[in-house]
Amino acid sequence: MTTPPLPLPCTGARLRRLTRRVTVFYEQYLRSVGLRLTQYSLLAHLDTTPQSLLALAERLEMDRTTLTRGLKPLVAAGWVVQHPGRDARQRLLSLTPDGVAQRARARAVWAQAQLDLEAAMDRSFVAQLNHTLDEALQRLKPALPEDN
Amino acid sequence: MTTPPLPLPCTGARLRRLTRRVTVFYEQYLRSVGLRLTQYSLLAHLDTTPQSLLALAERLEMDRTTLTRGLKPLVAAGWVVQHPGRDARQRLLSLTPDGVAQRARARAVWAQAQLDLEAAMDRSFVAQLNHTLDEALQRLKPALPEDN
DNA sequence: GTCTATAACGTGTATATGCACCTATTTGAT
DNA sequence: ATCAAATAGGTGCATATACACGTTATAGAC
Repeated sequence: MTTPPLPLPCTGARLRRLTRRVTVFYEQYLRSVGLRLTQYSLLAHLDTTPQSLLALAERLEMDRTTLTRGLKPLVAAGWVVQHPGRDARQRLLSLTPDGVAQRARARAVWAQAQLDLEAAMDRSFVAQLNHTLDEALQRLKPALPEDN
Repeated sequence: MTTPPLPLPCTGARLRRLTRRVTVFYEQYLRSVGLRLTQYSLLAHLDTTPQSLLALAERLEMDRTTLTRGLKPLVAAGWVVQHPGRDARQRLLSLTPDGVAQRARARAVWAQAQLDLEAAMDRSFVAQLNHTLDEALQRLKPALPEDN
């Protein structure tokens, strides 16, 4: 009774579909530390060294405003703090000691998820997938709107 | 003391990152017909022949509840209608005449976006990317929770 | 030193996503 | 025919995502 998924000519739909499923896969693991995949990604890119919102957004290639909201649960959990910088417009972000501990816990769980993903999909295939995704992003960049 | 936050070899983060950017690319075009990429995908998978929510969810490999909400704007716009089926539990979905017309308009715009994407990233590379994404999904499926 | 253009953020709005939980209907065993 | 199990679907909740618009503060021109 299950209709096989249609072969999509749309690269965007393909990406969204795979991303949905892969996210579900990782989050099966990350649930044990109370994190979503994006939240883990934020923690992994934060440190005790303060860093501005915009700088973080650029490193993650995420929209600034997505970050503003995505950080809220992490701040509420006491893992991240925001302080004003010399430039009073900036909100410098850094990990608290609890945040460092949570990042360490999360890293271990993430590592197991990544290992299991590579076991399920074949290690060399995942390496090739990673490379293809990076290459795609590089090729796409010139066609994207300037992120001002 | 603190580990420098280097980009991690996380396949999930890579996928989410590329998906974000590719979605932005497509939606630059789809804005002209008032559609998001996911909404276009829904329209493209609907027809005048009625189809149950669950059947559509399986074809798109989307969560059932995501679809419930994603269809609302399309229904509100008068492009999609829901009728009860012989099985009174089902909500059969089909396109209205306006929906068929909108789908046609959207297809033309999408096709231009896809062409431009292939021009920007190289046609053969996009073909390889599409294949890799499909292959990844196939390999991942056995490791995913049963979608009951 | 003032004034304005720019830069760094936040908020409002609309959709996207999936899990937990709930309701209504149908099926299947007795 | 009856009732429990299974099925189709919805709702509450918590993020994820990005664009338009507004606010505050710094920087550059004069």
